Amino acid sequence: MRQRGQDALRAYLLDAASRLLATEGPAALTMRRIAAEVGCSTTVLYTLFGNKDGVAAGLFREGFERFRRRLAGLPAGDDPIGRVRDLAMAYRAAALAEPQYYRVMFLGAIPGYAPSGEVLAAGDRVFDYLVDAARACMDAGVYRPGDPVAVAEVLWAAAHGVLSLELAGVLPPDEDRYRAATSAATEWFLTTS
Amino acid sequence: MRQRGQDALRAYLLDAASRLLATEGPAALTMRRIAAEVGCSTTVLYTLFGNKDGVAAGLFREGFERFRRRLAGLPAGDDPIGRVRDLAMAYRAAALAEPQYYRVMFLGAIPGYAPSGEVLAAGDRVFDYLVDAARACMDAGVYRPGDPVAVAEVLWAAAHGVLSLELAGVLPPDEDRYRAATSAATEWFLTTS
DNA sequence: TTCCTCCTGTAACGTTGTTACTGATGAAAA
DNA sequence: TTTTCATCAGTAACAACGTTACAGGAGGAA
Repeated sequence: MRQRGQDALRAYLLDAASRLLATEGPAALTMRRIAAEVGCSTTVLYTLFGNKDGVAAGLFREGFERFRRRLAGLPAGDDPIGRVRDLAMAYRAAALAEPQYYRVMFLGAIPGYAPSGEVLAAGDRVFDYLVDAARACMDAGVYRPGDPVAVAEVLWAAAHGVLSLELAGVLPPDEDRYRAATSAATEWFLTTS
Repeated sequence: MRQRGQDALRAYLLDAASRLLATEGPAALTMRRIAAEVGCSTTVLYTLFGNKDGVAAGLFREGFERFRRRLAGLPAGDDPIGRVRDLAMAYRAAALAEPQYYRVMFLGAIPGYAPSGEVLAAGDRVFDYLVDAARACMDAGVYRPGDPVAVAEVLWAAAHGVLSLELAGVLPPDEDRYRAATSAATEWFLTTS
């Protein structure tokens, strides 16, 4: 009973933090600010999340879950290489749809917060979509045999590299550049026909 | 005369900040900490650099200069595509040699600091090495005709994507992965022979 | 109704970036 | 050489941050 109320309150606070993150960016994510957003004291945050890292971990999990849902919504066709391409484009769409979450998860936007191994494991579930797609390409003989995890890492790095520079403001957004970078990685592992 | 002393002091302070950055990471880059490192008050930092962003900008410029020197030290052979590969490997070596600087410049390691356009222009001088190499490949007919800047951006994103994930601790360092990612990008623009 | 446990708000501590004020220092003028 | 004056460094403070000790209150259990 007590637990139910705690869980609801925790979700409510995380939602406020999430809204704050989306509207004002990571800089507004202060304990006092989140507490003020829902009209309570900071003590509540500390009893429910331990410390700021706990709040950050909650946002991490939420971000990964949103990311995962977007990737899971992709229709799974019968073309293995097409699925890799679809995943790559969905990755970009997901990142641009909620850039603040992407910043938190992959650009270290919350100062001083380093996700624990347990939190990072939640990200692996998202990463697995890519690994499975790479493995399917190998099984179909489209990709050279090898470690699908290693392939997925290269694909991921290509996508993240472009998005990272774009979200950091170093490069202006350009879908063609993203397509070139991910295509290069996607086709690198093709069996030389 | 007064100016000379100021410049020397500014370099001295930046050197202390740089040492602090290398040994204890960006979290130790506090105005009080830098001042204590050289045994002066924080006021000196504010008269010389304006505010913390000024110190960060100084470190930015220093980091770019070190980066540039490493890339400039590469022997320029007569093989244009070989030079692109060499630049890619030198980029990794430079990033791993001074990871804290790479974090500051490309991973936003100093909380709240966003480099101004003028500071980013210093980075363009480093980026130009890559653009020139891409243009040389086009001129030699090794690369398809096109915008060498766009090509360089893709190459850069590939390199940065891997290094970014490695330095963030998301992926363990692996030179083969880096080589695969950059090779994929490097060969993507080859003329289809 | 009483009691006990858990939780919340207040207020504080230490640290951060930043700045107003005061005193010293060093170059320029007499 | 002496005086004047502008400029700069140190002290101490401000607001905001993460965090926590303490006291009071609310809620279920007996």
